[in-house]
Amino acid sequence: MDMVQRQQTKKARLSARDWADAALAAIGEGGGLAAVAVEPLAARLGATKGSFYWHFDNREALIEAALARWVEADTEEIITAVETEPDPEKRLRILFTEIAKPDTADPLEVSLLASTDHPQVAAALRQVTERRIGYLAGLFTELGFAEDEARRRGLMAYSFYLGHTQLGHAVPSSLPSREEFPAYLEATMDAILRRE
Amino acid sequence: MDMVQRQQTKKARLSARDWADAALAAIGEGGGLAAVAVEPLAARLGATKGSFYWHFDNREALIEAALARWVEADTEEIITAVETEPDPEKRLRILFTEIAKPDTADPLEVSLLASTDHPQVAAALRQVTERRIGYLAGLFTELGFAEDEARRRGLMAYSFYLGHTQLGHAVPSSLPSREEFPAYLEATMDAILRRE
DNA sequence: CCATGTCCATACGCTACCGTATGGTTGACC
DNA sequence: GGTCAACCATACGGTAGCGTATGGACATGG
Repeated sequence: MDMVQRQQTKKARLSARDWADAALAAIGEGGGLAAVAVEPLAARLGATKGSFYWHFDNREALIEAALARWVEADTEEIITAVETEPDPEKRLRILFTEIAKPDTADPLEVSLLASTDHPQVAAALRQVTERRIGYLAGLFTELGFAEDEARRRGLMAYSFYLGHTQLGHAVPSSLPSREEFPAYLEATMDAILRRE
Repeated sequence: MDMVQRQQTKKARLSARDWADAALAAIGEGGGLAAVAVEPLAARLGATKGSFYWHFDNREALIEAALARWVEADTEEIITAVETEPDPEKRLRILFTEIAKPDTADPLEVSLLASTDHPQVAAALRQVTERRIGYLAGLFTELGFAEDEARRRGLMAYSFYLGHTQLGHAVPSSLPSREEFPAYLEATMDAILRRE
């Protein structure tokens, strides 16, 4: 009986990636960067610090690894997924509906945005943010906007998205209900896409 | 000589408000809610825990007091200030230019937005957010928009503002330069104020 | 001038976490 | 089936912060 449980909780040896993923998960579940604490993570993984300090030099190294993983996975994934759609306006629409719809706010990102004092976090955010805004700006140029106007619109769109997720995370009651949501989204898209 | 220094660092007895203000300052300077730590704050105030635990029951009570102070001061101040202007569109313009202009991001607010896991913080944010969005929606009704359209626009405007401050705090390099800024602001206002 | 309430410093124990030291398992390969 | 390296547990010392206990300092009114 003990063996059965043991088998379920099958503790395979851990990889550095396992630790990084656990760290990201912990950040997302609240507590922010402070949640990246070796001993709690070890407990969560059913291991001890002994394992951790074999894979990493210290806590800082774990943070760095986790952030690298986040930068890699999070943004590019979405972009390549949306790239299947040829029409740029539809791509924008997909992005907005998929990303801004209710209960989609990613707490991980919100937490990271608040940890700017940490240099590694700041660097990661710079990367991701520039990439996303750049991509959005690209969409608007595809839509026929001039260079700088496209950049403005991309920035507007991204700012709106950021604020939206913040609201969804902090004060979800302030956002439109599920029924009102399509109209809200439509109005927003119109505002951002309008030409003169 | 010792007495002279003593006089400069004039340590008047501390009030509960002093502690609350120090707490808010600490949050704003980075570290977020975690920066509300009794012993560091004591050091900063040139006092010891002895003082603190006379004025407050515990750390939680300090957080509550600080948040109450923030809710009170931060939002109403701006609103009443802007209320001197009669024209609602100009009021909106003032709000945006004053609040969204470069290097104005309030780190305090950003930090609080990231500490939603703390119930007191969540409550404070609810209050402030609802108040602000409500005020913005009121502006749009004054501008002649229908009830729900006004709410939508208020929400759009506030989301944009939130995202903008986030960017200003986390990746300031992504925002328009000081020269480009007026054009950017104009474009944004146009987008939000546009009628059909 | 001394007594009382207000305000604060010092010293203490407690917990959570970091990082190190050291020895024990486990599996692959000879 | 023994050996070596990869992997991990346990035990330790160190630090930062919370909260408590206790004894002043200091002013004010009696």
